[in-house]
Amino acid sequence: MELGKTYNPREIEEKWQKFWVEKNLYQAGKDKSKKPFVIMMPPPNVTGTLHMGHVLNNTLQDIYARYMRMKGYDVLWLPGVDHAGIATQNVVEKELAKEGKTRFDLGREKFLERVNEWVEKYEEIIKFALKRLGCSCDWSKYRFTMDEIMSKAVLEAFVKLYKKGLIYRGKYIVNFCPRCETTLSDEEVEREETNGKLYYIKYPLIKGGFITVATTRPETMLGDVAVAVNPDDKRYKNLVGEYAILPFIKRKLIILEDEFVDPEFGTGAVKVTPSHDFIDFEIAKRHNLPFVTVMDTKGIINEEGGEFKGLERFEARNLIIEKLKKLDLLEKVEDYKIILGKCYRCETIIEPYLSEQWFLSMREMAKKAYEAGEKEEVKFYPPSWKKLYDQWLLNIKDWVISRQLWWGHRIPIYYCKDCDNLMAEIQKPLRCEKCNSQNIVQDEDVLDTWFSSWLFPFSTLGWPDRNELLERYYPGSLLVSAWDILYFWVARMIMAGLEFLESVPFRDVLIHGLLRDEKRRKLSKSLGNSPDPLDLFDKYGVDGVRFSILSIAPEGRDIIFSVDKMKIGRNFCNKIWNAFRLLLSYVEENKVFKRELPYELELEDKWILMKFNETLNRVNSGLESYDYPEVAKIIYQFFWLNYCDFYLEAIKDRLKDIKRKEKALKVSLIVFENFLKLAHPLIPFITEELWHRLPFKQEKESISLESWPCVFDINFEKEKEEFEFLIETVNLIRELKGIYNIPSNEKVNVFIKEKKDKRFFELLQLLAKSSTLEVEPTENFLGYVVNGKELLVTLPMGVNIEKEKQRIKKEIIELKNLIKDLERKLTNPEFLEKAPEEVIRKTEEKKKIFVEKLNTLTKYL
RNA sequence: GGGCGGGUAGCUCAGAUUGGUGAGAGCGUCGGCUUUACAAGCCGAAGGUCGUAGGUUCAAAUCCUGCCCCGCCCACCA
Repeated sequence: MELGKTYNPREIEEKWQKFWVEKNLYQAGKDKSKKPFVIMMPPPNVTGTLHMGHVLNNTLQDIYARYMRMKGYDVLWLPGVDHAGIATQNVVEKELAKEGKTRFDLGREKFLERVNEWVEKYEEIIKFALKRLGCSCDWSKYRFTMDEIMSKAVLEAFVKLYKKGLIYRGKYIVNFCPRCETTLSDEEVEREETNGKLYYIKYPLIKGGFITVATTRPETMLGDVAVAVNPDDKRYKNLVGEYAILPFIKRKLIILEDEFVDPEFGTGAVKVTPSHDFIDFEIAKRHNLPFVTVMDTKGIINEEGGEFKGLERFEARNLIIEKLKKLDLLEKVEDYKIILGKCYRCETIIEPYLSEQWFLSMREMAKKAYEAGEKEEVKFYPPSWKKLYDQWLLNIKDWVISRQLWWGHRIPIYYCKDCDNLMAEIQKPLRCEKCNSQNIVQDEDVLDTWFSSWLFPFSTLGWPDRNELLERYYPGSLLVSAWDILYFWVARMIMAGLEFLESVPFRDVLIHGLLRDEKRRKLSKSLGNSPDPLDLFDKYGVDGVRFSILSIAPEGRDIIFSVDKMKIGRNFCNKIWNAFRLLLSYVEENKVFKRELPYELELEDKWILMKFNETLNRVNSGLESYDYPEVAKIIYQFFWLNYCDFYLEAIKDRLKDIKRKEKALKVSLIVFENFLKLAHPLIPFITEELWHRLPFKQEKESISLESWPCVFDINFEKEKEEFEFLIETVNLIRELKGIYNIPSNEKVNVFIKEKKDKRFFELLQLLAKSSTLEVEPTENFLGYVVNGKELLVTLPMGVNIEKEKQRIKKEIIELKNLIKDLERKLTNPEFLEKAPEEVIRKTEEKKKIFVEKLNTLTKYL
């Protein structure tokens, strides 16, 4: 393949993506002598395609998978997809709605067939996208949360917890989504402040007069069973024990006292609706009040609602208000900010609803998970996220695990129709253990999706079977997750690990932010601000997108995303591509180099090797501390600023010289190869491609199987300094040329008052374009100080040297001020007494440098 | 109501753990380059009272306190 001027990733990506997958390159367990390293993939939902958040998440995982593999670990990165109960059921129901059908038209079995069709399609779409992203997963171990292996674990977990007494059934008030017609856990409800109204309603008293209650949801009044006031509220003392009459329904409502009521709010009197409000539910239990449910699962008023029966909840609200007005029972209406709970899957306003559900008792498990955090058995990066984790665990409530859905793991509870016996079994019992009846039915509900995902770290490995996989790869090592599922998933996985296998499922939790658009809104399909990653891959290359998103992601915080920023990575890949083209153009065909550094190295060689060592060390520590934006930055700067801008420019003369070419090529290629390895975890495709094209003998079939680079065993500290002086000198000349519009090929002569070897001047000439050494100039020159060394520069004819003198004068004034400041400091007895010796020494040195500089500038002015 | 994160150049962010280098980078802007790898490039310039008011200190972007903005999480004021 010809190397085009511009990097065209498409073909290259396809080639390697296929190669990696087909060769099963990343299958875990190939070499059991290696230490295992396990990365826990947050399984994407089967609901739709991959989005940019997944790209960031999986890129980070891939970086660690590839890095640890190169460091000699046996990496297991098991890919999975989540069945996403509510979400998937919703999308399939939406599809059905287009055909004018509901799931009830199809029936449970047919509906599930339909869902399975969807799943099969989207599973493939997701797998495809992950492969395209370059994820080095072990595809032979792919799992889906509804497949047999994982379902078995779900049932096992349920039965175990049930038999331990942690799972219980009860009639409680829960969050209910009337659109999805299912329960939601507290975590699945998103709260949002909205402009609402506070209605003041007068309830007539039996003994005459009224008591006014305030409510934001008047329709729930149909289910009122009492009115509550604070025991300390003197206003209502005389009414306690009396009765009010509920308008429309004519129910007698007792007026009672409850600590909970805040006398400051509203009228200080609260209507009590036990079936439709969390607090009222508690009050009712305390006072033994009856429960009156006035809505069905769709949010429609039922027969308890009398004349309002059949109305949708908000229609009922409006009608009730209207009628109250007519009856003169509506005292007033105020604007009021209310916090509404919404379904996290469909944004419908949730309804607190009294129903029979299955709960998992969390207290004990949460305590253990909290302790594991305290003992640092699991660590969060950045560590500030631990606070949130703690906060949730310490205030945990029991988990509603039943869902009134069809798509999911059906609850393994069986009822005997004949004797009401209840059995929790993995397989349907043939007979009732009590009455021997065969008339047995399974619970209709399914389990919360998260009840399967929380087992992911071990259910994917075949738990509850004690097998080799589980023995070897549990507990895992690293979890990379966005912060929004810290509660849903991360904390629960830790609890599950401790509960079922007595150890935390992973040591490190790397938390990253959510992607937002420039208006700080979350990227979402419905807002239309969420670009399709596959489109971006086409436009900017997979590596380009991977690299860009890493560079713009601040550690642990949300990321302001814009398509335009994808250029960062694309341009970087292009730069790498072209640097390679340059090198390769000097390599003769079929020439193979040995990976040995030449004995004699030039100044620039020594510098770039030193720079590489420095870069490697920084990349290592960046990766170890999960500072991924820093890693991207270091790699970018090394390659662009050091390797391309200076090193490659510096060896150009040698490359063109037949006699000196070989050594220059060798060093540059060796550094290039090491750079490719360093960058490979971040940008796997281009590095793989170029690595194969390097004129070295490659033992391995992929760069990803190579070992991670180690530092060159060299120490050229002096040469490094020398080269840095050279860079500064070059910068000075470039600056002068820039300011005075001196064409770059015009000569600017530099005289350095210090012996330099020949190569130094060659490089100066090369890098500053045609500036050359002369003997000490006698006229038309100015003095400068670079890195403490004195140089004389003559400017070409035609340059307004007076202007330059003005510029230098300005600098002199600045310098004088600085020196004055330093002097003040150095004559301050307190400073001399209290500041550390090192600081004083440095200050003195600095002053000395400034003074020397000042002298030089003045001397030649 | 409780808690967390943030406010540094036009924009996006480093620097803050451990106070001491003339406050940095990328993008954007402006000016100059057909320089034989790359215009997705090269060279240069301009641009900052480090949110604000105090305090501690010889010395504060950095530590402490108050305040002001912005974002988020949790919470039973109907």
